[in-house]
Amino acid sequence: METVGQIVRAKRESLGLLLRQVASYLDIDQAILSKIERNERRPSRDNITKLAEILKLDKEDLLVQFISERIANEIADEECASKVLKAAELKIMYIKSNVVKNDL
Amino acid sequence: METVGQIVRAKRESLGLLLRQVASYLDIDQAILSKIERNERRPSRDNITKLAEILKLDKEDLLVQFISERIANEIADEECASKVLKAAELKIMYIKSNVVKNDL
DNA sequence: TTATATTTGACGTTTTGTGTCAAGTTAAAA
DNA sequence: TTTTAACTTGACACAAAACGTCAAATATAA
Repeated sequence: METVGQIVRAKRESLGLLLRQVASYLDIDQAILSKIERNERRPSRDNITKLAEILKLDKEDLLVQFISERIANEIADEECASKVLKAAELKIMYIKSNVVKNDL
Repeated sequence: METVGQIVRAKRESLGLLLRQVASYLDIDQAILSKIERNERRPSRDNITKLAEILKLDKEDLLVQFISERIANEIADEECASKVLKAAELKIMYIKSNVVKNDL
């Protein structure tokens, strides 16, 4: 299973771009990008957006990868991880239905 | 849909316990407990454990409520929240299967 | 060897999480 | 209505985590 870091590195290399070039586009130090690609640092939301742009990746896909990776790491070591996901799904449905109501 | 705070407050009152008493058991100031019950503050992991003990609530249930509440709040405003949950589930299965392998 | 690309670690700043304390509010009993 | 007990609120403190810079170390390749 590919991490965001692995996806980014693979695509960057396949496009023949250097860390320096991509990092400059993201407006961060190349050290950070190096760490992001090796999963030592988490990208920011803005990093994700810009990475999708410059690497011609689908922005939503990359975002989903990114957020789900974060959540998975947060709860993977919980006994009750799968119960948590189911409960979270219900809560989200509940929250969204309220937003709609309140928007009327 | 009941929040952890609401669950705690309801159970504490039904047991006739004061903020002061429960807070002392948790080893925190009653101001924090007051805020936890009104969702102004998140309980720590230790708070959850002790709350389950003193309020005679099921510890795992309360923990699931707590973690799923956090996750739901994190991603409820994302367009792609449901994609994120599905992806997270896959990643968690993958992580857990690796843990097993590495434990052999 | 020289040059270029990447990695690493020491460091500093900002944000977040967890808590205290004391003053303010509310509501019921005296 | 005054007093008292329970709860709420906001200012503050502190430690841990997140986020970034920079320069030196290490690869990699001409």
